[in-house]
Amino acid sequence: MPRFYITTAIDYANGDPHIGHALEKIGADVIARYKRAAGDDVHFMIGMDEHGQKVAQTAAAQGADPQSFTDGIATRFLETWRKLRIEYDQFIRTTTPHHRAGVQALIRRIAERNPDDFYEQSYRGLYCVGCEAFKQPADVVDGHCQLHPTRALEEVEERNWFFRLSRYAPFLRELLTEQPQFIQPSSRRNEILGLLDQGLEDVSASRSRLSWAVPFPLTLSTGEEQGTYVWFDALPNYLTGAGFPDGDWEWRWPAQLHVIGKDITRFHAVIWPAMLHAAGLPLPEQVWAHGFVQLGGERFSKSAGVKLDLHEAIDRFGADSFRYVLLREVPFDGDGNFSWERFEERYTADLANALGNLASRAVAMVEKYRDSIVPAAPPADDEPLDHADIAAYHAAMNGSRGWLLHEGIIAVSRQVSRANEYTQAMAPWKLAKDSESAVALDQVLSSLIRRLARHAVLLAPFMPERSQALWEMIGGTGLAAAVPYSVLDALDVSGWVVSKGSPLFPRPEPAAAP
RNA sequence: GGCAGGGUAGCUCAGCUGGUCAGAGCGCACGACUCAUAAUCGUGAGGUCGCGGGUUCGAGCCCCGCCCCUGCUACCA
Repeated sequence: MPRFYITTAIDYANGDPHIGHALEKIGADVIARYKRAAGDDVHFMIGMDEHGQKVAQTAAAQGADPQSFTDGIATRFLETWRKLRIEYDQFIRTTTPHHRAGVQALIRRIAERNPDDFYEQSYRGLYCVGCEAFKQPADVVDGHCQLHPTRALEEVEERNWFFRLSRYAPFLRELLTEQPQFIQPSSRRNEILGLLDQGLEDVSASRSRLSWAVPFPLTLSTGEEQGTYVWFDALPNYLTGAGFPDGDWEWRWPAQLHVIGKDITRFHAVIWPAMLHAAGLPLPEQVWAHGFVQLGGERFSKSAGVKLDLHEAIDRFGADSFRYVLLREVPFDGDGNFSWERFEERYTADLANALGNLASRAVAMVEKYRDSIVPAAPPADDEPLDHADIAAYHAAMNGSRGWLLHEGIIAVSRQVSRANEYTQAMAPWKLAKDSESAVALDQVLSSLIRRLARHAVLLAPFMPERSQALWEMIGGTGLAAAVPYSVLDALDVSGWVVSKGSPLFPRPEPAAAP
């Protein structure tokens, strides 16, 4: 059984989850569910990045200690993921003792294998006391930090541990050249290649004044002990999550897929593989950078006030509908737009009118014309077209051409449309009026239920709960998500007992007049 | 500034190595049907394929110039 270890980025614990976090988790969850259904031994890990000065400050501003503050944030993330039906196998937090020990073990391992990779150097920069952080020239306006215009910036020099990233440029170039799938989509890979063309600079591995961090395991020549800087703390979560350095972590590692946002591509495609290579550890098989959700045509931004309440969106039509619409509107290899209007249009057209009504009319006819029992009959003439779309679905979902989840949805949509066209063309309500057409009617009803069964199975990764409801409505037993894809082309639904119940996807209430 | 990717019907976008490539879905209008969640099915609407040149028998698709948008251009997770 192939192992499939999939991760998302760990989320920074200085604020509540928003729709951007949700896109990534939902996408990864769909991939994980698909791989489980395909028979892989899936391990799906998500988590929280909880160290750093920003967290410490936010906690302090609320009069809390960092740990209890991040405990609260983690609780709210977990609550959100539960609500969104994110079926993770592991939730990692960087403040746990095992992760902290793992980070230190990784750093020591690099220092042992490549003693020159960590070196001491002075770092000079403009330090903002308000932010408790160094500022880059681009962040400085009129000699002040943008966030603290009344405070003076101080020229500060400190001694840090640096990681010799620059020496891994040839290794990285070879990696991206010989294994182009390592970082995808290709637009992101091109950016990294461009970055390598510019030459790599070494990066900080430790920082002074970093109170809320993993203690850096090497002591400076001055005797000072520092905190581990973000790259060496956060990125290794994928490795420590597999168990490193204890036990049989090598059984899980390397990961097959890191799903991340395009804003952190560089860290995953440059620093992370360099770190692993320096430590003599296997590299993950692929990093996939998804795009961003634009809201109403504008980039998501708290400061600009452009946001959409995540829980309100989930509650609008339910978690499954939100998952479906979000992944349908935002291509998983790029940016996409999302708005309330768009949400409602897509929900109404795809789910309520097309799929929901198809199920409703098909089940109603089986109840009315055949006492709720699905008759046995050979497939309809146009069902082979569905098989072609099922193949297209798998091609989009299995990662062979990238993780084009939106194309998976579209491939199912085509099947749903075809089923509605078929219904209209065959007019089973007319066949029902003529007893001589009994065989033809059997075939139509059987075909419709068989198609719906396929829709339920194929949509299960996207809409686990509603797909199951559809499955049970048409008389399926067990779990739709557990049906092997290999039997889909020849599914036998004869004898299934349908039961209509309430609408799968109720049409939206007419907007209340203001 | 440099590098990369884009600008195609109201909206979201397909259009591979140039010759049914002027398309799909949604929205809209009209018609059909009545099994169904007033859902569905059919038909139509006529968009200078960013602008200006050029190559070619023929160009959204190739070349040149210009305009506009987006991403990257390293210590923010």
